[in-house]
Amino acid sequence: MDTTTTDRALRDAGLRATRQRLTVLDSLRGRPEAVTAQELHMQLRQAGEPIGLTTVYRTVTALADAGFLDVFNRDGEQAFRLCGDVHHHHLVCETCNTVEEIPAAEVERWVAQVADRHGYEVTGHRADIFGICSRCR
Amino acid sequence: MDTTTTDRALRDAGLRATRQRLTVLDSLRGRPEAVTAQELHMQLRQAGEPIGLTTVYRTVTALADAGFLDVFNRDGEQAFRLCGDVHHHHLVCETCNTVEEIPAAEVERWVAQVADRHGYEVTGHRADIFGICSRCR
DNA sequence: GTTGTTGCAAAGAATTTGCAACATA
DNA sequence: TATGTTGCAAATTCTTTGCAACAAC
Repeated sequence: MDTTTTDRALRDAGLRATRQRLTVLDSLRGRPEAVTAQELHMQLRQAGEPIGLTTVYRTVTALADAGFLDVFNRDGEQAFRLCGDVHHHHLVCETCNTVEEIPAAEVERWVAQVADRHGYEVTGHRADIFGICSRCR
Repeated sequence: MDTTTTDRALRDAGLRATRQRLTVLDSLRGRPEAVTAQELHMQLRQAGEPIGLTTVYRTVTALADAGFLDVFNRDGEQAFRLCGDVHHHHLVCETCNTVEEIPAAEVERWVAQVADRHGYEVTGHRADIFGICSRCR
């Protein structure tokens, strides 16, 4: 894996490149599904990585704040997933928790239009589609 | 207020029309902002309504399941709001928590299209816009 | 009368915080 | 070396459950 790039990205975000953070990022890399802090901690521990639950919480929060992770909500629990750096929307499989990123100019246009019509200053938006993916059907 | 209609609606949903449920529905009626179970409980108590926190939790959950309430997420906390019975989307003010319902045929079309393209069977979707309303700006 | 509902107290689960030891830059 | 980070244990906060009294139908 590309440790150098990751290192760099972390420092650019004002975060030190600690073993724990690199481990978390590495574990998240290439995974299509969103995971909770608890799940991630358990998996890392089982994989022999020494890392505290507190650290996992702090790490995913910091990474999400820095824009590395998308945050989803699974029955009131936060689930995280590595995300692209350009704005996008999601197609979430409710069976396997896999998330596909989908760009959506249509939605952006709709957002601007509606906000304008109602006199809102937009701070953000989300448009997610939930369903069952072809593999799970 | 229209107690008869409310009574009827509850029974149609298979729920008994108890004083507590009517109180919660009445309190929610006409409120533009989403409230958490804790907030609702506190407010009702302060208004002199005898109702337990447990009951408020059970009530909003039941009402949401029955489709009377929309559920929002405020930092991992669930917030509820009375909602219309046809599908719609939301324009949420992050300052005063006010929620405006907005119908959106454009979004429905987009959802169907994307899901189809990816081989998903749609089970749901949400498209919410966050911002600062004109009054709060 | 039967069955669903309430509410308290207690349990449970997710997440945060204090703080001393430690690692990174 | 200076400062950000870690991790444990404890504390917080949101939410759910057990169960006996109670209210709706």
